[in-house]
Amino acid sequence: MRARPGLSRDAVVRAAAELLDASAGREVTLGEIAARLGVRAPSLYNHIEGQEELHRELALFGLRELGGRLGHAAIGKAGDAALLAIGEAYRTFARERPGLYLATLRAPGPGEPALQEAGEEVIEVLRIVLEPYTLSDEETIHAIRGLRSIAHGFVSLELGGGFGIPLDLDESFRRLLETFVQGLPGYATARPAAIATAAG
Amino acid sequence: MRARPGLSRDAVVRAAAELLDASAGREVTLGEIAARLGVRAPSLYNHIEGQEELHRELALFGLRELGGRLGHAAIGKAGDAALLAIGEAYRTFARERPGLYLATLRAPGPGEPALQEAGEEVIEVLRIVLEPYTLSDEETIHAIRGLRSIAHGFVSLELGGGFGIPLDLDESFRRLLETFVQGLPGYATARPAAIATAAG
DNA sequence: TTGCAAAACTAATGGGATTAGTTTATAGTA
DNA sequence: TACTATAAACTAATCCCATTAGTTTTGCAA
Repeated sequence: MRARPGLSRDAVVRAAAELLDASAGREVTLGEIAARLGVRAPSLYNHIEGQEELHRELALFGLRELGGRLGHAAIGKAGDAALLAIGEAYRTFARERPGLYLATLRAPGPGEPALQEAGEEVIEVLRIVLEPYTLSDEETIHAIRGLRSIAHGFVSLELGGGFGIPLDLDESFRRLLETFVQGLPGYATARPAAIATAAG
Repeated sequence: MRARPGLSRDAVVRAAAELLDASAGREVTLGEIAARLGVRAPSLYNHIEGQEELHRELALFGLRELGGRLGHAAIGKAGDAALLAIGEAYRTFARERPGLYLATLRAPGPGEPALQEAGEEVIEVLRIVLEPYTLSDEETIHAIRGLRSIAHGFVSLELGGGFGIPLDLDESFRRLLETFVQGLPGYATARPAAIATAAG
């Protein structure tokens, strides 16, 4: 009973993401997305319900891509090396797909389980890589928050043009990450040191 | 020769900032700003040239407020204590004035010297507070970038609802800041250690 | 072939930013 | 006190964009 394959939700989302990447943070209109797909704006509504759903789908698409890249970056690595690799992969993703990256920042609502799950997937990669540091559950959460803050903060300022001075950004980021991972054992100091030592 | 005092550019900017703060990251229309000021939307054009200028003025207003707060937080403090106080003041500002804070992130263009200056003012506070760490000029820039990334990244994720788990955010932020300031001496390792030691 | 349902189209609606042109109110002056 | 110049406000109109309504087209399946 199906007819006219034509477009698909996925094609619309991908086109929107590409336009966003190319538009340097500016908004992208439905008309522009439609034009790129060789179609009129109202036709998009056959595949998406509206801007809100489009943004949700973009976030989902971006988070899955990000999660995949972070997981891939940590393959065959452990400890500090894995964390540094993940940090670099995070920044590379944001630089390669700036519009899609910004779309991933949309926090998932209660009625968006797929989005929540995709976000969890990203967090899970971090959790695994943090395991060797033998942090408690709460300490791990603090550490994940720190890692996310560093990575997001740096790339957000970088993409926004917030770093005006012409000094090597790669090194700034690397130093920041290294400072964090070197301080990571400090995240465990909440426990009595004796126990931590005894377990090691 | 002046007539009808009425509104002022400043009043428009302040009204816009208050509405932004209350609107949880949503956009605010000129109609809403006008309504709060008891006026019709086109009347705003007697005081601002349009949205673009409004956003520039918001950024300027916010950056000056932020710079003032950071400077104030560091009065009578030095070293780690000053950095921690500045970090807390940064986050407090973002939480108290979320809409205005987001407006400050607009990077200044070449034709916006006032905005550049206000941004420099913020950076200058950080530069002064980093002085005791005896970093080179370049190392200081890396350190400032790190500090800004941490502060912005954390509050950005916090404001965006990106931290879903109900675990004390204050502690997460404090730990992150402490980890950074503890690692700050490491920013000087580019120089031969002997010289750094001899100077101390 | 032919029918039907999906998908595309045109036309229309509504909201927001902005502009044009008009009216009103006040500060300074006669 | 009355006048006038001018800033500031208003209404009406325009343009762009998202979205909806209603119509036409197209391709698979019977």
